[in-house]
Amino acid sequence: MLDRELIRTQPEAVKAGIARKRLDTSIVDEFSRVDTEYRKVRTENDEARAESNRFSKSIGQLMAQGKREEAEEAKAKSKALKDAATDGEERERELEAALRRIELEMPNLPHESVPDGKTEDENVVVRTWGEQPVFSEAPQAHWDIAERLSLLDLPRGAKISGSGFAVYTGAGARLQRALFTFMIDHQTLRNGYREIYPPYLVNRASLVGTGNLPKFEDDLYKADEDLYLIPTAEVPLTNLYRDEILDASDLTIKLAGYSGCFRKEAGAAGKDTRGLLRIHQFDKVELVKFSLPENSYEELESLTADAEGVLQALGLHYRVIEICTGDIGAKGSKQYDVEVWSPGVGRYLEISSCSNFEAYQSRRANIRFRRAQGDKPEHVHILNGSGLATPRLFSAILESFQQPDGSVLLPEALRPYVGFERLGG
RNA sequence: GGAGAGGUCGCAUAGUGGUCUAGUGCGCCGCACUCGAAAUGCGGUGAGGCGCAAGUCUCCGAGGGUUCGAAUCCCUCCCUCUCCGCCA
Repeated sequence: MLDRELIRTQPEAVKAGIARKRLDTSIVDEFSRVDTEYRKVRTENDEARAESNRFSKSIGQLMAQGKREEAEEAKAKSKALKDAATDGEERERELEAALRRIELEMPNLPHESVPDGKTEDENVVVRTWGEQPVFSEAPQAHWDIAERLSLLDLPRGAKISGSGFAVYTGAGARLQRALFTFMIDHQTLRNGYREIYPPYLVNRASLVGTGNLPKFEDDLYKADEDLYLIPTAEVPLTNLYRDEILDASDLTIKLAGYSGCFRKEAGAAGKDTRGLLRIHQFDKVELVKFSLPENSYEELESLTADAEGVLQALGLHYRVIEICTGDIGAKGSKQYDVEVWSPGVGRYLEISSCSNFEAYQSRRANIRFRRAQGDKPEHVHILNGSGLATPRLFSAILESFQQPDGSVLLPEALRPYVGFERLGG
């Protein structure tokens, strides 16, 4: 959600921002139309209510003074006003709901520093770390390595759940479990995040708060009337402080949570279907920050660095790209993706997406802070990023550290967690 | 799942149809007293909307209803606590 005052006073600037994202700007005009009407009706109704309240209050006093006749008169007047106001109130509720719908649909604006561009082709590589490992023979893809070493059982995953569900087996399961324990330790012990273990099912209000609803209903698994499986721990972590006013001295709040993640991937059917490239259930350590507005861009840089730190600790080559305005999506103000090199697949794969949402989510979720006693509450800036997602980390490790003898030599940092140094061989 | 109790302004409580524009205590802020502090006294102290402002409207878990008027009465739902049943 954007600041209503901003849309009212600078509609052209809002349109310009939406246009940079290559999204439909007509929603701004729609907002103005409904907002103007809403304020008019609201003011009329407020005045009618005020008048009716005045009569109502006088009734009590007149009764106390024993002026029964005058009281009856006031009663009749008040009722007439009330009846007249009923239509207006219905109209008010309709307009309020319409305004809310528009606000929830209106995209966030890109930060001025975000490079302009139409599609992902215009994203900008801002840095790379490490180098592509060199192999004497063509490196195998992780699905081949995993099958050869019995680390994954994809056919049985398809049998028990359907395509896109992975079963990790034996040493593969052990590695998988080691990965998220290692990452949680890294983010909490080294980078100072507070560990959170969240529920996997959340209510609708939480998904509206982060911006997954109403727009992305199709990608969510729904478990019950008002209960959805989380597509990422971002949802429960961000909503931890929904409808709360935080103390400025507690900011920046840094949370790290491990969770399973569930996504229908409705729009991506048939894409990246092999191995662990795109699956319906995966595991991830998510980082969420609640920041003072003036610090949020600094916090985005360090958040991205915290995500990168995991790859550095494991010695995996990666690059960081800055997402251009046309590819950034509706929610973000600025976004970096961290892409790990997957030598077997032969591509850089997104393993973390770090975003600053500014106040877009905090307005939806009503998360505010107070600078000092007596000050008006302001909306916090909220940021998040994966730190990191395990399937692509799992696959990058297999592919990057495969040995000529067919085994996989695990990075030093991981060995205490896994309990052995080599897969296979 | 069943039975009972309960959800009020940061916390604790009062309020069972009409000065409730929600009282009181604690906490917090300001002022006074003081060399300073404590104690004490006085005043203030929620959020949101509309409005240039004066002001006004909404919010007592959520939503609906009765009434001229609801924290208060009725209905539905949510949550918390106690007991029972079931259960990892």
